[in-house]
Amino acid sequence: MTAEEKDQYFRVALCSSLVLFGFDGEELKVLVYKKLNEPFKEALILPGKYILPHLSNDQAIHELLTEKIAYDEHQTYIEQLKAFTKVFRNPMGRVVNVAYYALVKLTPQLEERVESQGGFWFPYDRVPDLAFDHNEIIHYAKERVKRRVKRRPVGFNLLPEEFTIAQLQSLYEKALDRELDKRNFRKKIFNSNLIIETGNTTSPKQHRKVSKLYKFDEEKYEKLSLKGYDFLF
Amino acid sequence: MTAEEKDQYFRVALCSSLVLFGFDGEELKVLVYKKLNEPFKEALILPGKYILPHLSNDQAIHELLTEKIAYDEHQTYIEQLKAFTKVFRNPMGRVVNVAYYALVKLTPQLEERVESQGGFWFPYDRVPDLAFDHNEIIHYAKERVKRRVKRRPVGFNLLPEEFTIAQLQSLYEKALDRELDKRNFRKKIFNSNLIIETGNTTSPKQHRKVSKLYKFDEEKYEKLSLKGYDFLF
DNA sequence: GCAAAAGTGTTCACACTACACCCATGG
DNA sequence: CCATGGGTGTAGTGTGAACACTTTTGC
Repeated sequence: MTAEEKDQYFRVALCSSLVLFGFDGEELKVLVYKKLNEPFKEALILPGKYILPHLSNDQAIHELLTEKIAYDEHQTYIEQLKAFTKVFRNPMGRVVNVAYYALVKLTPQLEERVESQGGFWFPYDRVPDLAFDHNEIIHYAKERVKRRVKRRPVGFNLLPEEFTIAQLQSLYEKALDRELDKRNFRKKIFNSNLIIETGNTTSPKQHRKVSKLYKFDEEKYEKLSLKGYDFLF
Repeated sequence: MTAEEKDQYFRVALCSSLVLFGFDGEELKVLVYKKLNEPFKEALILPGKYILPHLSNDQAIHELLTEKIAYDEHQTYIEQLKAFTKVFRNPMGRVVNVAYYALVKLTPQLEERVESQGGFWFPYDRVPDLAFDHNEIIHYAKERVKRRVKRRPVGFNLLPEEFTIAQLQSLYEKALDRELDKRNFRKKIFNSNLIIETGNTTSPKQHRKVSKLYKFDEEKYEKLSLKGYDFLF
Protein backbone atom coordinates (compact mmCIF):
# COMPACT_ATOMS: atom_id res chain seq x y z
CA MET A 1 0.00 0.00 0.00
CA THR A 2 1.44 3.40 -1.01
CA ALA A 3 1.43 6.39 1.35
CA GLU A 4 -1.26 7.94 -0.81
CA GLU A 5 -3.49 4.91 -0.62
CA LYS A 6 -2.90 4.68 3.07
CA ASP A 7 -4.21 8.20 3.36
CA GLN A 8 -7.45 7.17 1.69
CA TYR A 9 -8.03 4.23 3.96
CA PHE A 10 -7.09 5.57 7.37
CA ARG A 11 -10.10 7.86 7.64
CA VAL A 12 -12.53 5.85 9.66
CA ALA A 13 -13.45 6.52 13.27
CA LEU A 14 -14.02 3.89 15.92
CA CYS A 15 -16.47 3.93 18.75
CA SER A 16 -17.89 1.49 21.23
CA SER A 17 -21.35 1.47 22.71
CA LEU A 18 -22.34 -0.48 25.74
CA VAL A 19 -25.64 -2.16 26.42
CA LEU A 20 -25.63 -2.37 30.19
CA PHE A 21 -28.19 -4.72 31.67
CA GLY A 22 -28.95 -4.43 35.36
CA PHE A 23 -31.21 -6.57 37.51
CA ASP A 24 -32.63 -5.25 40.76
CA GLY A 25 -34.16 -8.49 41.98
CA GLU A 26 -37.38 -7.87 40.09
CA GLU A 27 -36.84 -6.02 36.88
CA LEU A 28 -34.23 -6.32 34.18
CA LYS A 29 -33.23 -2.88 32.96
CA VAL A 30 -31.13 -1.16 30.31
CA LEU A 31 -29.13 2.02 30.85
CA VAL A 32 -29.43 4.98 28.45
CA TYR A 33 -28.39 8.62 28.52
CA LYS A 34 -29.54 11.84 26.96
CA LYS A 35 -27.17 13.21 24.38
CA LEU A 36 -25.66 16.57 25.36
CA ASN A 37 -24.46 17.84 22.00
CA GLU A 38 -25.00 17.68 18.27
CA PRO A 39 -25.68 15.59 16.32
CA PHE A 40 -28.97 14.33 17.76
CA LYS A 41 -28.72 16.61 20.81
CA GLU A 42 -31.28 15.65 23.47
CA ALA A 43 -31.91 12.25 21.93
CA LEU A 44 -31.56 9.13 24.02
CA ILE A 45 -28.53 6.99 23.31
CA LEU A 46 -26.54 4.11 24.69
CA PRO A 47 -23.49 5.01 26.74
CA GLY A 48 -20.48 5.00 24.44
CA LYS A 49 -17.16 6.53 23.52
CA TYR A 50 -15.21 7.50 20.46
CA ILE A 51 -11.88 5.75 20.49
CA LEU A 52 -8.52 7.25 19.58
CA PRO A 53 -6.52 5.08 17.18
CA HIS A 54 -3.95 4.05 19.75
CA LEU A 55 -6.49 2.99 22.39
CA SER A 56 -8.18 -0.35 22.67
CA ASN A 57 -11.89 -0.95 22.63
CA ASP A 58 -11.70 -3.12 25.70
CA GLN A 59 -10.00 -0.31 27.54
CA ALA A 60 -12.70 2.12 26.38
CA ILE A 61 -15.45 -0.11 27.71
CA HIS A 62 -13.57 -0.50 30.95
CA GLU A 63 -13.35 3.29 31.27
CA LEU A 64 -17.02 3.68 30.46
CA LEU A 65 -18.00 1.24 33.17
CA THR A 66 -15.70 2.92 35.63
CA GLU A 67 -17.11 6.37 34.88
CA LYS A 68 -20.72 5.34 34.81
CA ILE A 69 -21.00 2.80 37.56
CA ALA A 70 -17.67 2.36 39.36
CA TYR A 71 -17.93 -1.30 38.53
CA ASP A 72 -16.38 -4.40 40.02
CA GLU A 73 -14.47 -6.18 37.27
CA HIS A 74 -14.90 -9.58 38.81
CA GLN A 75 -18.64 -9.33 39.16
CA THR A 76 -19.34 -7.94 35.75
CA TYR A 77 -19.82 -10.03 32.67
CA ILE A 78 -18.63 -8.26 29.53
CA GLU A 79 -18.67 -9.52 25.98
CA GLN A 80 -18.39 -8.08 22.53
CA LEU A 81 -21.68 -8.15 20.66
CA LYS A 82 -20.58 -7.37 17.14
CA ALA A 83 -19.53 -4.48 14.95
CA PHE A 84 -22.19 -2.18 13.54
CA THR A 85 -20.70 -0.94 10.32
CA LYS A 86 -23.34 0.70 8.17
CA VAL A 87 -21.81 3.50 6.09
CA PHE A 88 -24.33 6.15 7.09
CA ARG A 89 -24.78 5.31 10.74
CA ASN A 90 -23.29 8.61 11.85
CA PRO A 91 -23.60 12.00 10.12
CA MET A 92 -19.99 12.95 10.97
CA GLY A 93 -18.43 10.35 8.74
CA ARG A 94 -17.73 6.67 8.68
CA VAL A 95 -17.89 5.50 12.25
CA VAL A 96 -17.72 1.84 13.09
CA ASN A 97 -19.36 0.92 16.35
CA VAL A 98 -17.99 -2.14 18.08
CA ALA A 99 -20.76 -2.77 20.57
CA TYR A 100 -20.49 -4.62 23.86
CA TYR A 101 -22.92 -5.69 26.50
CA ALA A 102 -22.42 -6.13 30.21
CA LEU A 103 -24.40 -7.59 33.09
CA VAL A 104 -24.44 -6.06 36.58
CA LYS A 105 -26.23 -6.37 39.87
CA LEU A 106 -28.42 -3.34 40.41
CA THR A 107 -28.61 -1.99 43.96
CA PRO A 108 -30.89 0.94 44.82
CA GLN A 109 -27.75 2.99 45.55
CA LEU A 110 -26.25 2.29 42.16
CA GLU A 111 -29.52 2.94 40.44
CA GLU A 112 -29.88 6.33 42.11
CA ARG A 113 -26.29 7.35 41.60
CA VAL A 114 -26.48 6.66 37.90
CA GLU A 115 -29.76 8.55 37.62
CA SER A 116 -28.32 11.55 39.45
CA GLN A 117 -25.60 11.62 36.76
CA GLY A 118 -28.16 11.82 34.00
CA GLY A 119 -28.67 8.12 33.30
CA PHE A 120 -32.06 6.46 32.78
CA TRP A 121 -32.91 2.86 33.47
CA PHE A 122 -35.58 1.49 31.17
CA PRO A 123 -37.23 -1.89 31.55
CA TYR A 124 -35.77 -4.49 29.22
CA ASP A 125 -39.00 -4.83 27.28
CA ARG A 126 -39.90 -1.13 27.05
CA VAL A 127 -36.89 0.75 25.76
CA PRO A 128 -37.91 3.94 23.91
CA ASP A 129 -36.61 5.15 20.53
CA LEU A 130 -32.93 5.93 20.57
CA ALA A 131 -30.68 7.84 18.18
CA PHE A 132 -28.40 6.27 15.56
CA ASP A 133 -28.94 2.53 15.26
CA HIS A 134 -28.96 2.05 18.99
CA ASN A 135 -32.32 0.31 19.13
CA GLU A 136 -30.94 -2.23 16.73
CA ILE A 137 -27.95 -2.71 19.00
CA ILE A 138 -30.17 -3.29 22.02
CA HIS A 139 -32.29 -5.72 20.10
CA TYR A 140 -29.21 -7.63 19.19
CA ALA A 141 -27.96 -7.55 22.77
CA LYS A 142 -31.23 -8.96 24.05
CA GLU A 143 -31.07 -11.86 21.68
CA ARG A 144 -27.51 -12.55 22.74
CA VAL A 145 -28.38 -12.47 26.41
CA LYS A 146 -31.21 -14.91 25.83
CA ARG A 147 -28.83 -17.35 24.29
CA ARG A 148 -26.14 -16.86 26.93
CA VAL A 149 -28.53 -17.27 29.78
CA LYS A 150 -29.58 -20.62 28.38
CA ARG A 151 -26.08 -21.99 28.19
CA ARG A 152 -23.99 -20.35 30.87
CA PRO A 153 -25.12 -19.30 34.32
CA VAL A 154 -24.35 -15.68 33.51
CA GLY A 155 -27.50 -14.85 35.38
CA PHE A 156 -25.47 -15.05 38.54
CA ASN A 157 -23.66 -11.89 37.50
CA LEU A 158 -26.97 -10.09 37.75
CA LEU A 159 -28.02 -11.24 41.19
CA PRO A 160 -26.85 -10.15 44.64
CA GLU A 161 -24.41 -12.42 46.51
CA GLU A 162 -27.31 -14.15 48.21
CA PHE A 163 -30.59 -14.55 46.48
CA THR A 164 -33.87 -16.44 46.65
CA ILE A 165 -35.02 -18.97 44.12
CA ALA A 166 -37.90 -16.66 43.31
CA GLN A 167 -35.47 -13.91 42.34
CA LEU A 168 -33.48 -16.28 40.21
CA GLN A 169 -36.63 -17.47 38.50
CA SER A 170 -37.82 -13.94 37.94
CA LEU A 171 -34.51 -13.12 36.29
CA TYR A 172 -34.75 -16.08 33.96
CA GLU A 173 -38.31 -15.20 33.08
CA LYS A 174 -37.37 -11.64 32.20
CA ALA A 175 -34.30 -12.61 30.25
CA LEU A 176 -35.98 -15.38 28.30
CA ASP A 177 -39.19 -13.43 28.02
CA ARG A 178 -41.50 -16.24 29.03
CA GLU A 179 -43.03 -17.67 32.16
CA LEU A 180 -41.52 -20.69 33.82
CA ASP A 181 -43.14 -23.28 36.04
CA LYS A 182 -42.07 -22.87 39.65
CA ARG A 183 -41.65 -26.55 40.44
CA ASN A 184 -39.89 -27.41 37.24
CA PHE A 185 -37.61 -24.45 37.69
CA ARG A 186 -36.56 -25.47 41.19
CA LYS A 187 -35.96 -29.04 40.07
CA LYS A 188 -33.67 -27.92 37.29
CA ILE A 189 -31.75 -25.47 39.41
CA PHE A 190 -31.22 -27.89 42.28
CA ASN A 191 -30.28 -30.71 39.95
CA SER A 192 -27.54 -28.55 38.48
CA ASN A 193 -25.89 -28.53 41.91
CA LEU A 194 -24.56 -25.08 41.20
CA ILE A 195 -26.25 -23.29 44.05
CA ILE A 196 -25.82 -23.83 47.74
CA GLU A 197 -27.92 -22.86 50.72
CA THR A 198 -26.33 -20.12 52.77
CA GLY A 199 -28.41 -20.88 55.85
CA ASN A 200 -29.76 -17.34 55.80
CA THR A 201 -33.27 -16.29 55.01
CA THR A 202 -34.99 -13.13 53.90
CA SER A 203 -36.43 -11.07 56.70
CA PRO A 204 -40.17 -11.56 57.13
CA LYS A 205 -40.75 -7.88 56.42
CA GLN A 206 -40.11 -8.24 52.72
CA HIS A 207 -42.83 -10.80 52.17
CA ARG A 208 -45.38 -12.69 54.16
CA LYS A 209 -43.26 -15.76 54.42
CA VAL A 210 -39.50 -15.95 54.83
CA SER A 211 -37.53 -17.68 52.13
CA LYS A 212 -34.17 -19.33 52.03
CA LEU A 213 -31.19 -17.55 50.53
CA TYR A 214 -28.77 -19.27 48.22
CA LYS A 215 -25.47 -18.50 46.63
CA PHE A 216 -23.72 -19.64 43.54
CA ASP A 217 -21.13 -22.42 43.91
CA GLU A 218 -18.38 -20.81 41.86
CA GLU A 219 -15.84 -23.49 42.56
CA LYS A 220 -18.08 -26.19 41.14
CA TYR A 221 -18.86 -24.03 38.17
CA GLU A 222 -15.18 -23.46 37.38
CA LYS A 223 -14.61 -27.20 37.33
CA LEU A 224 -17.57 -27.84 35.05
CA SER A 225 -16.61 -24.94 32.80
CA LEU A 226 -13.30 -26.54 32.02
CA LYS A 227 -15.08 -29.57 30.67
CA GLY A 228 -17.13 -27.46 28.27
CA TYR A 229 -20.17 -27.74 30.44
CA ASP A 230 -23.46 -26.36 29.21
CA PHE A 231 -25.93 -25.09 31.73
CA LEU A 232 -28.81 -26.15 29.49
CA PHE A 233 -31.92 -24.04 29.81
CA MET B 1 -16.67 17.38 18.41
CA THR B 2 -14.38 20.10 17.00
CA ALA B 3 -12.72 19.78 13.60
CA GLU B 4 -9.42 19.29 15.34
CA GLU B 5 -10.72 16.49 17.48
CA LYS B 6 -12.36 14.92 14.47
CA ASP B 7 -8.97 14.84 12.84
CA GLN B 8 -7.60 12.83 15.74
CA TYR B 9 -10.32 10.25 15.65
CA PHE B 10 -10.83 9.66 11.95
CA ARG B 11 -7.53 7.84 11.49
CA VAL B 12 -8.48 4.23 11.70
CA ALA B 13 -8.62 1.82 8.79
CA LEU B 14 -11.21 -0.84 8.24
CA CYS B 15 -10.82 -4.25 6.75
CA SER B 16 -12.79 -7.45 6.52
CA SER B 17 -11.48 -10.96 6.44
CA LEU B 18 -13.46 -13.92 5.37
CA VAL B 19 -13.30 -17.44 6.72
CA LEU B 20 -14.66 -19.44 3.84
CA PHE B 21 -15.67 -22.99 4.67
CA GLY B 22 -16.22 -25.39 1.83
CA PHE B 23 -17.43 -28.97 1.92
CA ASP B 24 -16.70 -31.35 -0.94
CA GLY B 25 -18.87 -34.21 0.26
CA GLU B 26 -16.12 -35.65 2.43
CA GLU B 27 -13.90 -32.97 3.88
CA LEU B 28 -14.63 -29.61 5.38
CA LYS B 29 -12.02 -27.09 4.25
CA VAL B 30 -10.89 -23.53 4.81
CA LEU B 31 -9.58 -21.20 2.12
CA VAL B 32 -6.32 -19.27 2.57
CA TYR B 33 -3.98 -17.33 0.29
CA LYS B 34 -0.35 -16.44 0.20
CA LYS B 35 0.32 -12.78 0.80
CA LEU B 36 1.88 -11.02 -2.21
CA ASN B 37 3.31 -7.93 -0.57
CA GLU B 38 4.68 -6.48 2.64
CA PRO B 39 3.98 -6.66 5.51
CA PHE B 40 4.25 -10.42 6.02
CA LYS B 41 4.95 -11.08 2.34
CA GLU B 42 4.67 -14.80 1.53
CA ALA B 43 2.81 -15.56 4.71
CA LEU B 44 -0.51 -17.37 4.57
CA ILE B 45 -3.57 -15.26 5.31
CA LEU B 46 -7.31 -15.30 5.11
CA PRO B 47 -8.84 -13.65 2.06
CA GLY B 48 -9.68 -10.06 2.94
CA LYS B 49 -9.89 -6.46 1.83
CA TYR B 50 -9.18 -3.02 3.13
CA ILE B 51 -12.31 -0.93 2.99
CA LEU B 52 -12.60 2.68 1.86
CA PRO B 53 -14.60 4.84 4.27
CA HIS B 54 -17.57 5.21 1.95
CA LEU B 55 -17.91 1.49 1.20
CA SER B 56 -19.75 -1.05 3.28
CA ASN B 57 -18.29 -4.17 4.79
CA ASP B 58 -21.08 -6.29 3.41
CA GLN B 59 -20.30 -5.00 -0.04
CA ALA B 60 -16.63 -5.77 0.46
CA ILE B 61 -17.37 -9.35 1.43
CA HIS B 62 -19.68 -9.67 -1.51
CA GLU B 63 -16.89 -8.47 -3.81
CA LEU B 64 -14.43 -10.84 -2.23
CA LEU B 65 -16.71 -13.78 -2.81
CA THR B 66 -17.34 -12.72 -6.36
CA GLU B 67 -13.64 -12.35 -7.10
CA LYS B 68 -12.55 -15.51 -5.39
CA ILE B 69 -15.31 -17.97 -6.16
CA ALA B 70 -17.96 -16.36 -8.38
CA TYR B 71 -20.46 -17.30 -5.75
CA ASP B 72 -24.18 -17.77 -5.80
CA GLU B 73 -25.72 -15.37 -3.28
CA HIS B 74 -28.68 -17.56 -2.59
CA GLN B 75 -26.68 -20.64 -1.86
CA THR B 76 -24.11 -19.03 0.34
CA TYR B 77 -24.54 -18.49 4.04
CA ILE B 78 -22.75 -15.36 5.24
CA GLU B 79 -22.60 -13.98 8.74
CA GLN B 80 -20.51 -11.49 10.64
CA LEU B 81 -18.26 -13.18 13.18
CA LYS B 82 -17.12 -10.25 15.24
CA ALA B 83 -14.69 -7.36 15.13
CA PHE B 84 -11.03 -8.01 15.87
CA THR B 85 -9.81 -4.76 17.31
CA LYS B 86 -6.45 -5.21 18.99
CA VAL B 87 -4.39 -2.02 18.68
CA PHE B 88 -1.30 -3.73 17.31
CA ARG B 89 -2.87 -6.25 15.00
CA ASN B 90 -1.38 -4.61 11.93
CA PRO B 91 2.00 -2.89 11.60
CA MET B 92 0.61 -0.17 9.31
CA GLY B 93 -1.55 1.42 11.95
CA ARG B 94 -4.82 0.86 13.70
CA VAL B 95 -6.79 -1.50 11.53
CA VAL B 96 -10.04 -2.96 12.73
CA ASN B 97 -10.93 -6.25 11.14
CA VAL B 98 -14.63 -7.02 10.93
CA ALA B 99 -14.46 -10.70 10.17
CA TYR B 100 -17.11 -12.79 8.42
CA TYR B 101 -17.53 -16.41 7.65
CA ALA B 102 -19.32 -18.07 4.78
CA LEU B 103 -20.36 -21.59 3.84
CA VAL B 104 -20.23 -22.92 0.31
CA LYS B 105 -20.58 -26.14 -1.62
CA LEU B 106 -17.24 -27.24 -2.95
CA THR B 107 -17.18 -28.79 -6.39
CA PRO B 108 -13.97 -30.14 -7.90
CA GLN B 109 -14.19 -27.37 -10.53
CA LEU B 110 -14.44 -24.65 -7.92
CA GLU B 111 -11.68 -26.19 -5.87
CA GLU B 112 -9.34 -26.25 -8.84
CA ARG B 113 -10.24 -22.81 -10.09
CA VAL B 114 -9.50 -21.28 -6.72
CA GLU B 115 -6.21 -23.15 -6.48
CA SER B 116 -5.16 -22.00 -9.94
CA GLN B 117 -5.67 -18.43 -8.69
CA GLY B 118 -3.32 -18.97 -5.77
CA GLY B 119 -5.75 -20.19 -3.15
CA PHE B 120 -5.15 -23.14 -0.82
CA TRP B 121 -7.78 -25.30 0.77
CA PHE B 122 -6.77 -26.68 4.14
CA PRO B 123 -8.71 -29.25 6.10
CA TYR B 124 -10.81 -27.71 8.85
CA ASP B 125 -8.78 -29.37 11.59
CA ARG B 126 -5.32 -28.81 10.12
CA VAL B 127 -4.95 -25.15 9.25
CA PRO B 128 -1.31 -23.99 9.36
CA ASP B 129 0.05 -20.84 11.01
CA LEU B 130 -1.24 -17.67 9.42
CA ALA B 131 -0.14 -14.03 9.62
CA PHE B 132 -1.74 -11.36 11.80
CA ASP B 133 -4.33 -12.80 14.16
CA HIS B 134 -5.89 -14.92 11.46
CA ASN B 135 -5.56 -18.20 13.30
CA GLU B 136 -7.54 -16.66 16.11
CA ILE B 137 -10.19 -15.60 13.62
CA ILE B 138 -10.44 -19.11 12.21
CA HIS B 139 -10.66 -20.58 15.67
CA TYR B 140 -13.50 -18.26 16.45
CA ALA B 141 -15.22 -19.08 13.17
CA LYS B 142 -15.03 -22.80 13.88
CA GLU B 143 -16.68 -22.37 17.24
CA ARG B 144 -19.40 -20.30 15.65
CA VAL B 145 -20.03 -22.85 12.94
CA LYS B 146 -20.33 -25.59 15.53
CA ARG B 147 -23.02 -23.65 17.31
CA ARG B 148 -24.86 -22.70 14.13
CA VAL B 149 -24.85 -26.20 12.79
CA LYS B 150 -26.53 -27.38 15.96
CA ARG B 151 -29.35 -24.90 15.74
CA ARG B 152 -29.96 -24.06 12.12
CA PRO B 153 -29.67 -26.39 9.18
CA VAL B 154 -26.92 -24.25 7.69
CA GLY B 155 -25.26 -27.48 6.73
CA PHE B 156 -27.45 -27.53 3.68
CA ASN B 157 -25.55 -24.57 2.34
CA LEU B 158 -22.50 -26.77 2.23
CA LEU B 159 -23.98 -29.70 0.37
CA PRO B 160 -24.81 -30.15 -3.31
CA GLU B 161 -28.47 -29.81 -4.37
CA GLU B 162 -28.94 -33.52 -3.98
CA PHE B 163 -27.02 -35.43 -1.40
CA THR B 164 -26.93 -38.74 0.42
CA ILE B 165 -27.56 -39.17 4.11
CA ALA B 166 -24.00 -40.40 4.46
CA GLN B 167 -22.70 -37.10 3.10
CA LEU B 168 -24.91 -35.16 5.42
CA GLN B 169 -23.72 -37.19 8.37
CA SER B 170 -20.13 -36.80 7.37
CA LEU B 171 -20.61 -33.04 7.25
CA TYR B 172 -22.10 -32.96 10.73
CA GLU B 173 -19.32 -35.12 12.07
CA LYS B 174 -16.66 -32.83 10.65
CA ALA B 175 -18.36 -29.65 11.78
CA LEU B 176 -19.10 -30.88 15.28
CA ASP B 177 -15.83 -32.76 15.48
CA ARG B 178 -17.26 -35.99 16.82
CA GLU B 179 -18.65 -39.24 15.52
CA LEU B 180 -22.37 -39.82 15.26
CA ASP B 181 -24.37 -43.03 15.30
CA LYS B 182 -25.72 -43.84 11.86
CA ARG B 183 -29.15 -45.00 12.94
CA ASN B 184 -29.70 -42.24 15.43
CA PHE B 185 -28.60 -39.71 12.89
CA ARG B 186 -31.06 -40.93 10.29
CA LYS B 187 -33.85 -40.97 12.81
CA LYS B 188 -33.23 -37.39 13.77
CA ILE B 189 -32.91 -36.14 10.24
CA PHE B 190 -36.04 -37.86 9.02
CA ASN B 191 -38.04 -36.80 12.05
CA SER B 192 -37.20 -33.20 11.30
CA ASN B 193 -39.11 -33.59 8.03
CA LEU B 194 -36.79 -31.10 6.42
CA ILE B 195 -35.44 -33.37 3.74
CA ILE B 196 -37.28 -35.05 0.94
CA GLU B 197 -36.41 -37.93 -1.33
CA THR B 198 -35.68 -36.83 -4.86
CA GLY B 199 -36.23 -40.30 -6.30
CA ASN B 200 -32.71 -40.26 -7.68
CA THR B 201 -29.83 -42.39 -6.55
CA THR B 202 -26.10 -42.26 -6.77
CA SER B 203 -24.68 -44.18 -9.66
CA PRO B 204 -23.38 -47.60 -8.68
CA LYS B 205 -19.91 -46.62 -9.83
CA GLN B 206 -19.27 -44.41 -6.81
CA HIS B 207 -19.79 -47.14 -4.25
CA ARG B 208 -20.68 -50.76 -4.11
CA LYS B 209 -24.29 -50.06 -3.41
CA VAL B 210 -26.44 -47.23 -4.75
CA SER B 211 -27.87 -44.82 -2.25
CA LYS B 212 -30.85 -42.54 -2.31
CA LEU B 213 -30.43 -38.84 -2.93
CA TYR B 214 -32.29 -36.24 -0.91
CA LYS B 215 -32.82 -32.57 -1.05
CA PHE B 216 -33.62 -29.95 1.50
CA ASP B 217 -37.25 -28.88 1.86
CA GLU B 218 -36.69 -25.13 1.83
CA GLU B 219 -40.35 -24.25 1.91
CA LYS B 220 -40.92 -26.17 5.11
CA TYR B 221 -37.83 -24.65 6.61
CA GLU B 222 -38.98 -21.10 5.83
CA LYS B 223 -42.22 -21.74 7.66
CA LEU B 224 -40.52 -23.19 10.69
CA SER B 225 -37.93 -20.42 10.71
CA LEU B 226 -40.61 -17.81 11.17
CA LYS B 227 -41.69 -19.50 14.35
CA GLY B 228 -38.20 -19.30 15.82
CA TYR B 229 -37.61 -22.94 15.13
CA ASP B 230 -34.47 -24.60 16.40
CA PHE B 231 -33.03 -27.49 14.49
CA LEU B 232 -31.74 -29.03 17.70
CA PHE B 233 -28.56 -31.03 17.29
C1' DG C 1 -59.44 -15.05 58.53
C1' DC C 2 -57.56 -13.80 54.31
C1' DA C 3 -54.17 -12.29 51.01
C1' DA C 4 -49.54 -13.30 49.44
C1' DA C 5 -45.71 -15.78 48.52
C1' DA C 6 -42.86 -20.23 49.71
C1' DG C 7 -42.40 -24.71 49.10
C1' DT C 8 -43.29 -29.48 47.48
C1' DG C 9 -44.22 -34.77 43.69
C1' DT C 10 -46.11 -37.30 40.20
C1' DT C 11 -47.33 -38.58 35.67
C1' DC C 12 -46.79 -38.61 30.71
C1' DA C 13 -44.67 -37.90 26.41
C1' DC C 14 -40.78 -37.48 23.87
C1' DA C 15 -35.90 -37.48 22.67
C1' DC C 16 -31.38 -39.36 23.16
C1' DT C 17 -28.24 -43.38 23.66
C1' DA C 18 -26.43 -47.73 22.73
C1' DC C 19 -26.21 -51.43 20.03
C1' DA C 20 -25.84 -55.60 15.49
C1' DC C 21 -27.19 -57.52 11.42
C1' DC C 22 -28.65 -58.09 6.43
C1' DC C 23 -28.42 -56.42 1.63
C1' DA C 24 -26.70 -55.02 -2.87
C1' DT C 25 -22.94 -54.59 -5.77
C1' DG C 26 -18.21 -54.39 -8.02
C1' DG C 27 -14.16 -56.41 -8.10
C1' DC D 1 -16.91 -64.95 -2.49
C1' DC D 2 -15.61 -61.13 -0.13
C1' DA D 3 -14.97 -56.28 0.84
C1' DT D 4 -17.48 -52.04 1.02
C1' DG D 5 -20.83 -49.11 2.30
C1' DG D 6 -26.29 -48.65 2.53
C1' DG D 7 -29.94 -49.40 5.17
C1' DT D 8 -32.93 -50.83 9.25
C1' DG D 9 -35.45 -51.39 14.94
C1' DT D 10 -35.71 -51.80 19.83
C1' DA D 11 -35.19 -51.18 24.68
C1' DG D 12 -33.70 -48.26 28.45
C1' DT D 13 -32.87 -43.82 30.40
C1' DG D 14 -33.41 -39.10 31.18
C1' DT D 15 -35.38 -34.59 30.52
C1' DG D 16 -39.18 -31.29 29.80
C1' DA D 17 -44.04 -30.05 30.53
C1' DA D 18 -48.28 -30.04 32.89
C1' DC D 19 -50.54 -29.64 37.00
C1' DA D 20 -52.70 -28.27 42.76
C1' DC D 21 -52.37 -28.00 47.39
C1' DT D 22 -50.33 -26.85 52.08
C1' DT D 23 -47.72 -23.63 54.95
C1' DT D 24 -46.42 -19.30 57.02
C1' DT D 25 -47.24 -14.78 58.40
C1' DG D 26 -48.50 -9.71 58.12
C1' DC D 27 -52.33 -7.18 57.97
